[in-house]
Amino acid sequence: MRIATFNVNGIKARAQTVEDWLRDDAPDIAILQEIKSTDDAFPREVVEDAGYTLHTHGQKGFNGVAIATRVELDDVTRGLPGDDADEQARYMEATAIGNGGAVRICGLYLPNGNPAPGPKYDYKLAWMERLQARAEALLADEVPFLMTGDFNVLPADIDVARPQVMKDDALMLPPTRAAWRRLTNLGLTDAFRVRHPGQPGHYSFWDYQANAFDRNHGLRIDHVLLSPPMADRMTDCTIQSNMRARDRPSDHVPVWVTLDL
DNA sequence: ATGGTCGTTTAACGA
Repeated sequence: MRIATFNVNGIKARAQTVEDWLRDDAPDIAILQEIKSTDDAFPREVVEDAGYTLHTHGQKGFNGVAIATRVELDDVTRGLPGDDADEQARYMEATAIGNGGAVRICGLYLPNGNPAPGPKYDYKLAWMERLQARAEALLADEVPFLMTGDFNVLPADIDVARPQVMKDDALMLPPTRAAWRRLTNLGLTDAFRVRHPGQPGHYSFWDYQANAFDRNHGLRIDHVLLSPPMADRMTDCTIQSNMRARDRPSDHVPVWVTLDL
């Protein structure tokens, strides 16, 4: 089973890119973030014409997540538990059944949190606490799962081209990294980093400004976290960085994980 | 130190 996460930065602007990507690279399941669209306004044909079923959790103008799948999914849910007043569309779950068993797939667009400190940063840290609570609940229920998407977290200095420039940024401030460690310390595996230990220069995002991609001034902020039984079944994890060199690219590129399922 | 670029939606705001 091949699963890809992709922050598309606006599905209307990325419609052709996403359709071509699904046709050419054919993930079993694609986890999309920042669709920046309501459910009604999502150009469904770009996904459905490529042979995928679409599940959306949209919002007007900002945020918004979706799952496109060519395998059957059960029990699709929307929203991250823990705050009924939270109206931002950032989280979905669905269960996929493979030959080797089921996996609960958690797709997420974690708040950016800038500027920090401030209310947006407080919201980010509270959101991370809720995500940890969700991971704890899945572990307690012994549900094999993965959490994937745009985490807006730089786990370590190796994940950023210029750590000094970013030192006061919400993506890498100490409380952000502490929350990431509390989450991963539950026993979750950072799929890309465990497959590519100690290798700098691998990023999933490059700013549109200042020729960041050409200079490889990037950030590794799109992640796949695996619960223990899924970590045992992971056979590959790659970043599709050549997507950033296409015409009219998203500022993020897909991250792929292959599971023996 | 500032502005540099995109997308959504139309004057900012978010990233």
